[in-house]
Amino acid sequence: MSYGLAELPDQKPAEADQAPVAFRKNEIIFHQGDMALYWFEVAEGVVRTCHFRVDGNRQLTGFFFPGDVFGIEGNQYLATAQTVTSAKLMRHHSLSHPPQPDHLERALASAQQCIALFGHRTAHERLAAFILSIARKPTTNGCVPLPMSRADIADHLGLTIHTVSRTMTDIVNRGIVAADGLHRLRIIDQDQLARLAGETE
Amino acid sequence: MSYGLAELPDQKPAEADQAPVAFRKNEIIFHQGDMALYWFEVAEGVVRTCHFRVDGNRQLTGFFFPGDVFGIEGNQYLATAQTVTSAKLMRHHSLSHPPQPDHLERALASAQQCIALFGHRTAHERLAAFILSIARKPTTNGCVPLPMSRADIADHLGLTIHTVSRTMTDIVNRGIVAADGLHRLRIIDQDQLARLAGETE
DNA sequence: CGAACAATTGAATCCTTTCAAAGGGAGTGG
DNA sequence: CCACTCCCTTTGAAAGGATTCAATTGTTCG
Repeated sequence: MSYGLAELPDQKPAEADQAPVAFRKNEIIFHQGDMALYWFEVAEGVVRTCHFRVDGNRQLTGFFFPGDVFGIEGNQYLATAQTVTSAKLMRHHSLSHPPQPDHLERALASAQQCIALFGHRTAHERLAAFILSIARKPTTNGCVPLPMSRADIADHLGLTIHTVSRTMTDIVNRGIVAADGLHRLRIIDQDQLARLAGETE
Repeated sequence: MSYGLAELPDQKPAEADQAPVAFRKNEIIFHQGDMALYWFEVAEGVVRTCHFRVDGNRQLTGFFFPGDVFGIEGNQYLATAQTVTSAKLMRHHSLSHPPQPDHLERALASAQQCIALFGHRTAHERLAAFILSIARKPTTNGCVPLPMSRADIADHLGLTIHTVSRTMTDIVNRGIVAADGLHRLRIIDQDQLARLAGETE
């Protein structure tokens, strides 16, 4: 089934490939099933891709931060893309401005990271790995932004919001990270976090 | 760390890209960390890719059947590739014979399928989805080949061999599939299997 | 300020893992 | 060809962890 391409605000075909396109928070960029006419590069803000399953559950197949690339897909989009925050995106025609090897590698890295998350078994491992993966984004300096909801994190890690909440509380209580409101963390003990994520020994 | 490219039997540089290369069972095709000089296409047999983690656990990031493509990676291989059965592989130079869009789509489909598996939460859902994914390979007619070990399946689905074994026994006892030895299944109730996998209703 | 939604927390249940042991197949050597 | 061994698989029982159900607290936004 196909939904037709989502509306793109400030549509200016002539310079669409040069100027970033602005999106509001929680706005849909494209729908699962749409023809993959464009691929995107995040200039500002955060984007998520959701795959909706027939049983009603959704799976978040990725979060995309500034510099990340998404929407590079063969024929039609396999997931719906939405903004997590207000965002500015570079939009490129798939045919007239196909992604360069550099972009493909970035897209590949995102997919590999998603797969790698599931190499982690327990809630602690997955959440720790998730936090570290965001902390390593080039834009992040000191603080770890978590603009997405707990439900988003849960659907990304294959857990429930309850488990995410409990696990988050636990690693805060253990002094591994510090919560700066709901949507920002500071990493206190990097080594311990890496150990939780199963990265060291 | 890099291991150097695995030995390639019957190496004939001149026609290497035309003739399939033969591998024995459980032979290593390339190592995680090697320079990604070649990409491969399965002509006969089955291949698995394993990502080894620092904690000693391994994650099987894919099984590749005839017609499937693997080893298309940016700079160096992110996982080790091994044969599950004896196999014949078409080996292509990454630079002189880069993959065509058709191949990229097949590789992408494999990655997406791996990610999709983890949208399934329970052992029953994952195993059912896994069996269905193999049953839908073009080569499969009626019977579902499971040439890989239970450990391979477990490491692919993020379960233990015990859970895989128990779950397999259960869906056999419930008459959803029939076991024809350890490494072959027949699907008895396709609808029920799809329901288990969360594909319908 | 109030309402609606999001997040946290508690208690009980269910499922998977872990620990332990037995059963079965494939391959080797006698 | 059979017996033996090794390894993979299956199965049992107990423990641990995540989910579910339920309720409270906290946050955001009109």
